[in-house]
Amino acid sequence: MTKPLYKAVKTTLLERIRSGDLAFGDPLPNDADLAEEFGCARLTVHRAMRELADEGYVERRRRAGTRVATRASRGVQLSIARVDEEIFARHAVYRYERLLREKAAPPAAVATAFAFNAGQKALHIRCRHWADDRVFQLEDRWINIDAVPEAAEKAFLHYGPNHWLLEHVPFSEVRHDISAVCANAADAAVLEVAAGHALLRLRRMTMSTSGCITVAELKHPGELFSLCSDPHPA
Amino acid sequence: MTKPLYKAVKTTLLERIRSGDLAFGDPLPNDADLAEEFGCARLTVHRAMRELADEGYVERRRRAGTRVATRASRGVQLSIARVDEEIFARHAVYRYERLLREKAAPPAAVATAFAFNAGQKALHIRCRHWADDRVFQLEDRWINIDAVPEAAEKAFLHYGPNHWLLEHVPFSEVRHDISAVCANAADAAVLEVAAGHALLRLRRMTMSTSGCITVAELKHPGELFSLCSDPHPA
DNA sequence: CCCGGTAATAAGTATATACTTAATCATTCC
DNA sequence: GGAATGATTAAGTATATACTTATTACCGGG
Repeated sequence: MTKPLYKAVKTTLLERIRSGDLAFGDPLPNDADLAEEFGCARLTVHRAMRELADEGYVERRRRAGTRVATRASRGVQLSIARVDEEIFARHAVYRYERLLREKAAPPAAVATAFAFNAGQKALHIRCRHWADDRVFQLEDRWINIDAVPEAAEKAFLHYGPNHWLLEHVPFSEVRHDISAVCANAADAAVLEVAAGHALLRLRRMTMSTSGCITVAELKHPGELFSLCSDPHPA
Repeated sequence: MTKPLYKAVKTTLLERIRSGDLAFGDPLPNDADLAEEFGCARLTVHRAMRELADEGYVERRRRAGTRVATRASRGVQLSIARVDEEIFARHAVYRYERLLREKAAPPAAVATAFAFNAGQKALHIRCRHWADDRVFQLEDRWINIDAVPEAAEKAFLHYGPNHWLLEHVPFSEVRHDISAVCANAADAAVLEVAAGHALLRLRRMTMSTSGCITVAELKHPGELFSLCSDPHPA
């Protein structure tokens, strides 16, 4: 159960950075010297340093050495979990409810994403995700049944399309777009809030090598939503 | 300029996953066999596999081998860049404008985060970030001048506190909280939108080893905001 | 004085080797 | 039959060694 050596090296270096002992832009000793200091092989230090660099704490350049990254360069990472997991994490009871399932011609924006011809149909699902007795998320999804023909048979009555898609369809890239909108009358009714209430809207587009697979619009009542952090797995 | 071997291994494995050739949950050959297949050392394969595991594409367990991760387990990562960089990335002109600077007792929520006594004062900054001729972000920030005494002297007239803090204060953790709210009269005026307009609100709390350093509330007009992705740096 | 070649340097990659640790499978014994 | 035990396997870690490559610093010639 002893901690790996490279991790120990990593955390002591990280502590020197976090404590301000090493300020932004300061150079660190080179790999070889650190290896001597810690009494280990250069590769061991190298691995610690590489991970620190991957995580954005330091910047490395050949010949120039390693220096503490100016914080500007590191973007804060936040992760979006799956809906039901997110709700579970809040110690709330998750419930899924399908509102609509149809095969229809998608709106222009979606049709374009799918590279559809006029009138070509896709699978359209609308559903609600509940956390305890409140609506947590309203999902409006279009699935490209040309790209994923198996989806056409699914009812998505007892579990969400997200769930199934994640486990059955390989994908390569996801694009997100976050914005805030006011609830129109229809949304307000379904989400059980007043019209005009601020909603957090997440648009998600999932691609595979063969093109766009699915497009989803997820709306949350403004109040409740994700708190995230920038953890360092020490 | 030739691609490192371990990266080549990594991408060909990734292609097998993405193409659906290897489905979710499928086992991959063990390190030794793959090493033979690719005609390289086990460590080289090991590194490729470790990175794939770090990035969430596969799951590894001792003795049990490596299998393709069920997508459920990987959270989508999105990164929040610095305001001015974000604006720059949009090819817009960035402008900073300070609206207020005072030393005052912070509201209860902030005072609690700072572990302040009643009446203890903090530095309060309100400012706007412009993208071309539109207000991109309204920032309302409290800085714990007990934790960061140097900040007390700064005017933050020509550049934002974010900028300075990032470069001068070591920190260990950032907590975020995203929500949507309707613009009240004051916000609407400053952001140059109609009252009731949906705003994207980001609350950010920055901690160091010695406690909470700063708390910021960042508001965006609903329309414009970050598009993010889940890239794989092949 | 600047320009460009070159040497020195530090990070990066690759390999062989050896040992550790966790997990699973199969066997044995009660 | 079922639990304890031990063997086996595959990932994980650590080290020495060697070679590659990008970049800087220096130095000499035009």
